Amino acid sequence: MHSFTQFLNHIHPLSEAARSDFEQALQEKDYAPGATVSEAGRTCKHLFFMEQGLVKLNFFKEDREFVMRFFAEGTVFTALDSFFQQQPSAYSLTTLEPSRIASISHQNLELLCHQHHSLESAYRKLVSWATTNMMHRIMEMLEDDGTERYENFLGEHRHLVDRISLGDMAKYLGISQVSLSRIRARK
Amino acid sequence: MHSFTQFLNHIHPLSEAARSDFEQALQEKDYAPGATVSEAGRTCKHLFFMEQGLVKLNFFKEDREFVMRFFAEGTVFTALDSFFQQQPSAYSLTTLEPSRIASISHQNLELLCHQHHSLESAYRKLVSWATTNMMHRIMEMLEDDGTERYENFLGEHRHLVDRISLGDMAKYLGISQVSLSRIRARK
DNA sequence: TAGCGTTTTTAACATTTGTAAAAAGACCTG
DNA sequence: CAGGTCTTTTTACAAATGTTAAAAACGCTA
Repeated sequence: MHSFTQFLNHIHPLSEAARSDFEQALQEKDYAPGATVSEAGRTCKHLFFMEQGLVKLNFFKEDREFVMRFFAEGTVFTALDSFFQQQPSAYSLTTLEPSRIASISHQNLELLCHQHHSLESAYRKLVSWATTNMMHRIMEMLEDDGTERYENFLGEHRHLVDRISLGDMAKYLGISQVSLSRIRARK
Repeated sequence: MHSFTQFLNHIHPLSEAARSDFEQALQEKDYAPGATVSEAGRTCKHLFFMEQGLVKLNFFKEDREFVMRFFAEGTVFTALDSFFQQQPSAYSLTTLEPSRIASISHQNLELLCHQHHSLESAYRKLVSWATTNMMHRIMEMLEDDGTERYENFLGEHRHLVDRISLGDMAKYLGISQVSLSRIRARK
């Protein structure tokens, strides 16, 4: 079974037919570091699964960059705002490492969700889980300062820390590079 | 048709049977202002629809309170983190006004989603929309300071501003009451 | 390994925001 | 309408964070 299918099947058991149809619809692609997987202003037509590598979901306000999330191997991602509504996205997806990414198109996914109730259920639970993640992030931003947020990140994703530049990490935490460097120094 | 059913039907058309079964499962209840609709530490067993009134989804860190979101009439809400996984919640739901709230239990909703694909689809789209909302909130918190966030809130929910106390608004924006008062003063 | 570009750290200063406490205002009840 | 409570504003001060710029460290390639 493809690791993407396995991921969904683990969330919610898929029927034999759903599994097989899903895998038929999958595509795979390799990206160089710094490649644009999905671009702000365009409609994101795919749901992605990271097999190997790392991307950031980022956006710009004027010329300042921010990072919504990082996605490493074994995770599902897309430019959510765009994918759900099939409207132009405010976000880009940019690789930070050489990456191997599987994907399924929005059209195929909708079609298959319509055909296979079990896939729709898995998808629904996946989205529920994404929402909970987002809430957790908001919670952190409300209650914690930069230092605490950085320590939380260490606690939850220590293995990613040395794969992410100081700049990108600061853009994720919502603090300046200088602040993050200061935080690291006081240790 | 019940306004809750109408809301879902508007997101994704429900089958006749789904509509009818859904309405059968609905409950209604009135709450006094300050009432606890769902309590942190307990498992939230219902998905709610606000018919009339206002609630906050709030949480505490030590003794400091924060507000995740407000929900006014015509909106669907619950303690998401708890409802999806049926685990104890980090959040409470607290009314800010006398409120009339319809609800469906998690058990019934899961059952009906299993029986009616169209309801599962509507539910999935509802959750997708919630995720997009959460992302939008994170985006704001990253790129804007307190002043801008307050102005955004005015732009998007001006009608709610005079129904929410300064304190609760500050707990939502993630700034101190004093700061918010200063922001209001510079105008 | 010398040189160059990128990333990270350090420093100095300005600005913002928080905290605590007091004053002012709004609201309710006897 | 007087008194008490709760909310909001104001003040003064402390702490945290941003900005700009320069220095240091790192990594790559010739």
